[in-house]
Amino acid sequence: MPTIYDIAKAAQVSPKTVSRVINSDAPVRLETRQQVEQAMNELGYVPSKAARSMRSNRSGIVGLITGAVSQSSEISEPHGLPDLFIVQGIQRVLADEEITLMIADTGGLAKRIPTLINTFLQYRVEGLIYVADRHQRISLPPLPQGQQMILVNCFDDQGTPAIVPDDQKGQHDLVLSLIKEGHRRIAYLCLHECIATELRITGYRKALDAAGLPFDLGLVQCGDFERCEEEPQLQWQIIQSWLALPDPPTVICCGNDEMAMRIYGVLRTQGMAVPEAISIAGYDNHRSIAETLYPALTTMELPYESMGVAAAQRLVQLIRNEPNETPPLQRIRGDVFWRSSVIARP
Amino acid sequence: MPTIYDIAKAAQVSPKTVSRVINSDAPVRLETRQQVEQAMNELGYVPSKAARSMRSNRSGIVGLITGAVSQSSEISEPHGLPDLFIVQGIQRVLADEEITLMIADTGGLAKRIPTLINTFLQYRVEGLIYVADRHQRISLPPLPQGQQMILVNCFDDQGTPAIVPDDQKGQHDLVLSLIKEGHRRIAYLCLHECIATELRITGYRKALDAAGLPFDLGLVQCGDFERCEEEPQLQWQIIQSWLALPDPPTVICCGNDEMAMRIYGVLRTQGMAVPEAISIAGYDNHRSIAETLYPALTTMELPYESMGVAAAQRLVQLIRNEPNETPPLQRIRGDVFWRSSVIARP
DNA sequence: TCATCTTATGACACCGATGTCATGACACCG
DNA sequence: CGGTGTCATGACATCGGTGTCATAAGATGA
Repeated sequence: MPTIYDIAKAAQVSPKTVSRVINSDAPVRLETRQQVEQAMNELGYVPSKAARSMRSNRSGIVGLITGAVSQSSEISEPHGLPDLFIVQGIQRVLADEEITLMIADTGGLAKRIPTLINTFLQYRVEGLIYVADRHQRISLPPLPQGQQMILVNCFDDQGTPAIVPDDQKGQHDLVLSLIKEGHRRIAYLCLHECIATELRITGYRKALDAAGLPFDLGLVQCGDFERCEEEPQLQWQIIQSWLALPDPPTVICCGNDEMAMRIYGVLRTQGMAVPEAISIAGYDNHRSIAETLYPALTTMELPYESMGVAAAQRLVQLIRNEPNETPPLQRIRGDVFWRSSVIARP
Repeated sequence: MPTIYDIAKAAQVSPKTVSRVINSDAPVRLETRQQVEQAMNELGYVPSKAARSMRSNRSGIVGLITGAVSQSSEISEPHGLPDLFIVQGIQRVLADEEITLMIADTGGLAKRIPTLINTFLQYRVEGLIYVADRHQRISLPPLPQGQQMILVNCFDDQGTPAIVPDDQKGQHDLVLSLIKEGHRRIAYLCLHECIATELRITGYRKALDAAGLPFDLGLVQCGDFERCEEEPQLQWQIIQSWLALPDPPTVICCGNDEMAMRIYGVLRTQGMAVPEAISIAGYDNHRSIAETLYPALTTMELPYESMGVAAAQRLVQLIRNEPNETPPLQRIRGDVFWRSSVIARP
């Protein structure tokens, strides 16, 4: 692989002049420039980032730590929307900024994180992004002085800048949409206990309050049985108990789109049609499920891509030392995606 | 960030001795080593990959080009199994080899590939991996002399080492399993015309041949209507025509698990139970669908993770200049995943 | 006409590691 | 006891670029 010295010799100029042509950071005579460019083309010159970043002290690399890549392989946890979509958003912003993204994977093992961070530090990354697989509180080992970091889909106690989904507003908006379509009795088959669930139940409740509807504790049940064999039966028992009420729900909100998909199956087995017999709403807008299900699923978007974009923008600001008014914890809102699994009620 | 010179000064040794401690490539007196290690800990030393790789001419980086990360964002093509699983397998192997993986994304635009390759060359990657989103023939721009590359899920005319799924064997094995369970009339609702479809139909046919069953052209239909609105109706027409046959199929093989999921919906709408009324099989073993569907889906694995592993191992061999007997095109086999969407026939 | 400024270029050191070679201190052996 | 080999360490050059400063040629102005 040729170096600027080779180019310099071929173009009969000094290495420094070649450098100037590459970076256009000082005037170069047109004729000289052309000679250099010709030499570069002929020899197939590719600058060495290693040499460059060593001298200029700027690597142009941002490191990203996630479990996304290996998430659903061996550990068969209930997998919601793949956090890969977050990476998408990040990637898009950083590509525009000419920053290279290095992705490391925990493989689901938190203890690997320090090693991964160390690898990134060896490359002198200009910033770090930690992406969690679900909205949670975390605690990461301390970083060297001056090392920038952004948390995505999680937050810590140290006030590290963090981007999280606005779960409360999300469920709130979804329920409000259902109410607008005439639903008055809205059941909620939520996920297991976690931060998202807590926030979403609050949102659910506030939406009912705002519409002057009573909050019926019985209509909120955990429908997440970790995919055990009896899950369909257990879920059906809950739904059956709701249907037996004097004033049964007309729509069921599910904790995520995957759960909604399974509920479709349960209802079908029992001969109930969606949405004619009962409407179903999901959460996540996991498109490969929501759009593929038949009928297509009405759901609340978990704005992973927007979160990624926000995180990358924020990090770029930090790297550039731009002033920044945003509070440490930034909540990102999603939209309701209205599809055919919910029908309007008179 | 401290350098070996800082460490050397603190430990009162020469920089070269510090280097020896770091790399343990020459004997160092225990006492000296401890002094150096103490200095490194106190100052928080992290070696610079840039400097190291410049001197040693080995970057320790492999570049991967894919559309995986952004694939399903704007371009809403029929999305099968996410090629991310390939990346998983690659990542796992490379992590063990202490090689850092750099991932670049085409965002679905092939014309970005040369730019991405150039970025990788700037980092002096030791190898390149190109991952396609579906089994296809491709043609990439030429690389500099001596630059190693592996193709995954695709192949070219230049004999570049390539790893592809064994689609023919896959469909063959799936159909053979169905036959073993007593099915004699096996319908195949395949994907649109492509390399995978062609190979799979061959496999389907050979399995029938091997079992001495007749090949009925009418039982093979394209069921992929690109998610247009009329898709369910069109699919139902095909199924209906099969059911009207004097000897109707007892099982339908679908082109992929997503199609199977939609067929579940179509059948449900028509009041047909899976698997009691008719059995369904998928392809891909897209676990977040196959395991979540109710009843869980019998399907043929598209061995993306194994392909990733094979690709990475092959590349490591090439990088290490190890002798290699494998033919350029390597076909990877998957397993049948037997779940409850297919019942045995007497 | 000479001082001053701008343009275009080169010489040289330096970023942070490692490869090569030299050297001093011992141990071992005949 | 001197020659040889091993151990432990340091001096110095080098990888491929860029930052700093110097300098020659030509333009500008008083």
